[in-house]
Amino acid sequence: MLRLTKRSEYGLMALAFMAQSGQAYTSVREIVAKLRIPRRLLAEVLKDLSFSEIVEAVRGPGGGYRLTCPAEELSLARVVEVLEGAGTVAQCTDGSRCDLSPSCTIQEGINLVAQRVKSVLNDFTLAELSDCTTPRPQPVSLAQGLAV
Amino acid sequence: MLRLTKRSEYGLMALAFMAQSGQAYTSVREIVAKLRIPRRLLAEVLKDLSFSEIVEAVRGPGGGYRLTCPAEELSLARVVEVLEGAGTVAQCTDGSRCDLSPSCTIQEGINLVAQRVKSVLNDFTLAELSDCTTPRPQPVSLAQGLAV
DNA sequence: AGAATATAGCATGATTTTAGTGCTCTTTCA
DNA sequence: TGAAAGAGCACTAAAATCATGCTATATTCT
Repeated sequence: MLRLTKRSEYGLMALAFMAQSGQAYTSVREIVAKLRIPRRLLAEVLKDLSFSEIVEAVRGPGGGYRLTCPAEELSLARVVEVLEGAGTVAQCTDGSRCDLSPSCTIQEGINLVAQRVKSVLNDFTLAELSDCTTPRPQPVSLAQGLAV
Repeated sequence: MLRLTKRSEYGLMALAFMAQSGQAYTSVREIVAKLRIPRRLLAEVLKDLSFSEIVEAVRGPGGGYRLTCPAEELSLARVVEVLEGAGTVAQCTDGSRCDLSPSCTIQEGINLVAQRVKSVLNDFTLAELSDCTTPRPQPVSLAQGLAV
């Protein structure tokens, strides 16, 4: 339906939260407490993000997750691709071929649309995503150099 | 999953097909014969498009559907909105408010993304969609003035 | 008037995706 | 060694999506 899944939404929310926590490790518990999203689901999402090295995990007391790169360098496209796979707009845009390929007259067009949508996601960074909204609760080191 | 539904896909395919048929009315039967998509589903989609006055219907022999406006003036955004409702990217972008609104820190950001995605769809016309792909089977009156 | 073509309307079933959850294991730090 | 925190594992429930059959109504042509 041209919508992100909850996985992506939760993932992005969590990442935005982590972006504000700077270098510190943030536990699932903390995130859940603040954001009020299902814990187990978030845990799964973060595990996937960890596997894809978008975040890094540390176990044990004081552990949790944190970003592996500055929020300015993490595109939504990357996050979304990890959390819901390649191929936006239509399935056939993920490289696989369409079942009705021979009769489909709009394949190329759709691919072009998909490309543009993807570039929207590519140009949008996590920094921008969290910047848009947050009342900037505490000075965040990573967001230092940004225009106000 | 940031994907269009089959309804949208089928709808766009059918519209592209109609765009090539110019002023003539095209029946569901014809479209199905060429495009090999489920008839009943297509019929429903076209009915919706007819209700929204994107196409006009004529019953009886020689009847069918045809575009109510030139393909150059029909944006994908309009079609998609009719076929799968407003609010791309996330549900909360359709004007309704989010369940986790207070805790959601990325609302504004997501809305911005949605806006950009929507403008991609807005800028993409049916004419472009079918132009990208089709080997231009027959000269279509509506497509006359376009660059080659 | 009647036959043929075509859309309109209606309800339902099957499949797929998505969302959500419980419990145990392993790692790490104090 | 105990508490904190992620890792792994399998399943259930709900929602969205896809698909389909049949009948009714409108229109055109003969």
